[in-house]
Amino acid sequence: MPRIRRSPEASRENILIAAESLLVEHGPQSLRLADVAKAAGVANATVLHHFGTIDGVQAALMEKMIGELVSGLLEMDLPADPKQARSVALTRLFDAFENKGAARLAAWLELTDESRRLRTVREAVQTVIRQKINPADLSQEQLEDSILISVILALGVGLFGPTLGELLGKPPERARQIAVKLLEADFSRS
Amino acid sequence: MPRIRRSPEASRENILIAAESLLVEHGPQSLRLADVAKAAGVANATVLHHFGTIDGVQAALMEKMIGELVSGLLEMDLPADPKQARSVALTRLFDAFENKGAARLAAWLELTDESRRLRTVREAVQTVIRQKINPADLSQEQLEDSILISVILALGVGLFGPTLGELLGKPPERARQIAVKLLEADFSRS
DNA sequence: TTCTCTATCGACATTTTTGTCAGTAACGGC
DNA sequence: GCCGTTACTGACAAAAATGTCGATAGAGAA
Repeated sequence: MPRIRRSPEASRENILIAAESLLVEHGPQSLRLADVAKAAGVANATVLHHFGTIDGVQAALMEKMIGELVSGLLEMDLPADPKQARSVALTRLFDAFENKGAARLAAWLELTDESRRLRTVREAVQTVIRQKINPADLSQEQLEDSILISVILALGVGLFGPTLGELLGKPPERARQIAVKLLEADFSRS
Repeated sequence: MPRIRRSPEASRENILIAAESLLVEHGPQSLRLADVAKAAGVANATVLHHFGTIDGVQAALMEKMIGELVSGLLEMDLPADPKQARSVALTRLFDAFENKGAARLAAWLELTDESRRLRTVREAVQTVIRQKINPADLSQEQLEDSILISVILALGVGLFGPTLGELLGKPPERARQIAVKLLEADFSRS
């Protein structure tokens, strides 16, 4: 069969995409060299050629997923009307964490002592809340508390929402709806 | 050196305790046969004698941790005064998830497609909320929503609270305090 | 076309991890 | 004390996972 030859960038991307779907579908334990290579449709040696070691693949995958999550947060476009913007922004915030990958990524980082990498995510949320939700009626302390609880809730919903919802016989998006309502109430109290 | 001979139950317990601390301190990846055996102070073969395979150890550990989490939830004793009980119960709920192990366990289950095991945890929380917090003023639907969001928030705080709090320069218990306040407001709204 | 560069690969070597087994030793029962 | 049971172990075997290396084959440049 003819050999596919990609640019280094395209090849790395191809491998990382395969690795990501493995991570999301089967968990971090599934990020084994042979599995990643097979999923990417290349030889083991090809993976190592681009990333050095299997740990290099994992580190690069963390970088990539965090980067995409952060830019997704920062680039969300919102209605001009400030009143609508707050509600829409909160929904979008949860949407960003709702794709199975993002919250699983965060859990993976936490379980592997890589949680310091969450800093950039937290900063992105901070930016979104400051600029888009713009709660001028909150004190600095209240604002920080709201940011903290927003991230935690978003991550919790993304990671556990579908599962726990199902255990209670609820549709998978139910948890997000409740969480958004809860935060809206929190941001409005003053 | 003299060989230590325990009852099968004591020996299993000894090994599982060692495995649990490995899980909590270094993540699921650290649950390797040699590491578990070393931490427990026994030979590899001894671990296998009691659990068959290393997967058997992991499964038994899940059982044990879930069991302890559930019984901890069910056995919490609360003040008789119903008004105090609600607030205290919510605090205790978060305490139960705050020891690093419980929330990490849940994340581990989620990442390894073992999340159906969370059913018993969810049921325990359900019981606590029904019996101890007893929100007679809420409809069935509202009650279920509150249970759902309580578990998610508790898990999120247990897993991400300390890390994210630190990233914001807050003390590690801050996230729990905010979360409790948020839920109290939710349970009180009517 | 011919050349150079290097992404790709199969085969192999190394390391890590898991599992097997026969023998040893602690404990309870007699 | 003797004996049977079995928890325990070290040494070894097997399997799985990672990593190395020389050869090959696409793709663009000259």
